[in-house]
Amino acid sequence: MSLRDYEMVMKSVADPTRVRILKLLEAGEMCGCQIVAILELSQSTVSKHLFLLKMARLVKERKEKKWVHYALARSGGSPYAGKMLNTLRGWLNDDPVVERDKRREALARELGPANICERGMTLPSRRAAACCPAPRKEAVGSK
Amino acid sequence: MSLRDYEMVMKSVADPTRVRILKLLEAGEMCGCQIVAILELSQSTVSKHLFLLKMARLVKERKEKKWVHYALARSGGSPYAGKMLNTLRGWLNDDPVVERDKRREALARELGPANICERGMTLPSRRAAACCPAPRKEAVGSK
DNA sequence: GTATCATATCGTTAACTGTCAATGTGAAGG
DNA sequence: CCTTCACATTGACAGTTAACGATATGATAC
Repeated sequence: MSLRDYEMVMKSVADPTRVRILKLLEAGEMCGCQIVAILELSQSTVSKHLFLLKMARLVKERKEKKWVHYALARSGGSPYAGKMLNTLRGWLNDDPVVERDKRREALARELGPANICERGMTLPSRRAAACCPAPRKEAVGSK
Repeated sequence: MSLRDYEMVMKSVADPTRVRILKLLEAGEMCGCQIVAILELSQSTVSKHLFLLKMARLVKERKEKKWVHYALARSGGSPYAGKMLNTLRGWLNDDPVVERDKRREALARELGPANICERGMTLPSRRAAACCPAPRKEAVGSK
């Protein structure tokens, strides 16, 4: 809880990619492969960011089966981390990038880690999901 | 109030030198030469940091005579800036560097801009001030 | 006007940071 | 035991950033 802690936390939340990750985790824990799929960054890049977030005690990890699940360090982190996590909840929710991530996140949560890893840490290109059934161009009244 | 604003504010407060400046300004406005004298950084370096702080709307400036006085943008700044300024007030107050700066700040405020500029933007080396009168090595009982 | 002086800007250098591809690691599953 | 697979680590490269000295700017004071 010195200037060192302070700096780690603030540098963490000052980086756009790390904020995107934090905003994803606001909806609950998530495994590494899901984050890679949503952000569309290389696995090594995401891994490094997660490492820095752990160092700053903004996120914590939980290993289960062959996945590592990351979650916000809602408590038990440094005072700086806790305060910033709370503050962030109210910020950037209408940012275009964050909104897009949230949309992809919904998809990723439906699929679950297993399916996403099978696909090589990617999400289905688009439309999919259960909300928009059969958006096809074919005859509409044919039922 | 987009991610651009957010990033400017957060990157500003994540930098140690800029935090030191913000902590100085918590006690009230201060001119550029005083900040240079306290931080013991080059004038150009301090000027650049002040520029970035202005861009992030964390500080505002007021010109008077031949000096520019900088102050926290307590209100009217971005929501991010306002929130972080408030939060910072409670943080880092026991940090060694910040404490040292505060001590030098007291000295700088006593002297005022004019005296500091005459000295080439430096503070008297030490002891000075009114708290420790005549710390000389000469005969003590000579009066 | 001209000089002076506080601050701003420029140009350079060194250090840091984010990204990726490639490779390492360690545990689960065969 | 040997694979496989999710994640971690390494090394290289590009872009960014903080620091400085030198110089420009622009307002005040003569």
